[in-house]
Amino acid sequence: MRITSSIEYATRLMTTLAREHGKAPVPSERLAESDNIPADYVSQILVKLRRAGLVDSHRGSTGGYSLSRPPSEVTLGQVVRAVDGDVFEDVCGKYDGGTKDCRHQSGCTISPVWRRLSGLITQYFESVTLAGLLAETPGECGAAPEWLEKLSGR
Amino acid sequence: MRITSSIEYATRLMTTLAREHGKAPVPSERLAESDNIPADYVSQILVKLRRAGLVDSHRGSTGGYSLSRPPSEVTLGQVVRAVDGDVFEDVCGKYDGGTKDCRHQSGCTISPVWRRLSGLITQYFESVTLAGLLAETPGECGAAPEWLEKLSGR
DNA sequence: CCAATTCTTGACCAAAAAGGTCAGGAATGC
DNA sequence: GCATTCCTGACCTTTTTGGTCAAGAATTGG
Repeated sequence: MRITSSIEYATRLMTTLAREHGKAPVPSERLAESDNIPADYVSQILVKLRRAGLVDSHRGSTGGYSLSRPPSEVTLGQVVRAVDGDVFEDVCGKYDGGTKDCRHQSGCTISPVWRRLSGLITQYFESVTLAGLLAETPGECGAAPEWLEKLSGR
Repeated sequence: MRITSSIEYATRLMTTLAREHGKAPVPSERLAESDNIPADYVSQILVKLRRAGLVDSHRGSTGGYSLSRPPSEVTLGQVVRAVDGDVFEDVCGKYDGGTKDCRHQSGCTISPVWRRLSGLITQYFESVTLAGLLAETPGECGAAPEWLEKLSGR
C-alpha cells in the first residue's frame, strides 16, 4: 500500500491553490514549477480535479486554475477520490479465482476487516481540510505523530 | 490505494492455518485448494511468511505448513509486512522530481498527514489478530462497520 | 535404500497500473 | 489577430502485480 504520485501531486496542487485562494487564477505551468511536478502531468491531474468540481479553470492570457470553494470546505478525501477513485473500492469479489461469488475463505470473516480499514482511512481523509493542511505545523520530514499516541492509548 | 492479492491471499492462508493450529501441518496444495489460490502462487507467498517467521514448514510426505505461534499472538500487521513490506514506507523523498531533497511543497505541511495516516493504518493492523479474525462474525459482504461509528464519535 | 511427497530456490513471463509525454484544437483576453 | 492558456485524447515507458515453471533438496513410509 502506498501513496501514489497522483495523490501526492494533487494534494500539493490543492494546497498551493488554497494559499492563492481569492487571488488571480494560477496557470498550470506556474503550478508545475512551484510544486515540482512535470508540466504535462500537472494538466492531467488538474483535469481530474476540475471534473470533480474542486477547481475552476479559465482560459486565455489571464487564465489558470483556482479553487472552486474556500479551503475550509475542501477535504483531502475529495481530492483523493478525484484522482484515485474510491479507497479500497472492490476488495470483496476480487481475487475470487474466477468463481464469481465472494470467496473470502472462512465464511467471509476477512472482508469486514478490509471494510473497516477502508472506513478508517476514508474517515481520516474526510477529517483533513485544505485549511487544516495550511495551518499544519511544518516540522521536518521525520517528526513524530503526536496525536497518534493519544489515539492508541499509549 | 488497494489491498493487493498478496495481502488478501496471505490473510486467507494464515486464517486457515490458524484454524488448523495444533493439528498436523497443511501441505501447500491443500491450502491452495481450500483458499482458492493458484497453487504455484501459494508457495511463493508461504515462503515470505516463513522467512518472516510466521509459519513453520516441514518437508516430506507428512509435511506442510503450520503456524509458528498461537493465533492470538499473530497480528495482521505482521502478515501484511511479511508479504508487502512496510506500509507507506517512503512517502517523503519520493516524487521529488529528481532533486534529492524533500520537496513536499509548502514547507512540508503535507508529509505529517501521510505519516499520521500510515500510523493509523499500522495501528489498526496491529490491533487485529488471527484469533480475532476467527472470532469475527462472518456477515455477508456488505455489513456495516459497527465500531467505526464509535471511533468517529458520531 | 527407494520412491513418493513436499518444500526451496530462482528464473521467467504476461498483464495491468503508474507515471509521464505529446500533438492538435478550442477558448479567451489584450 | 495573436499570444496565452486550457482541453482532449492518444501514446509511451517503466514498475509492479500476479502468476508460472523447472530443477533440486529434504523427509518419510515402506
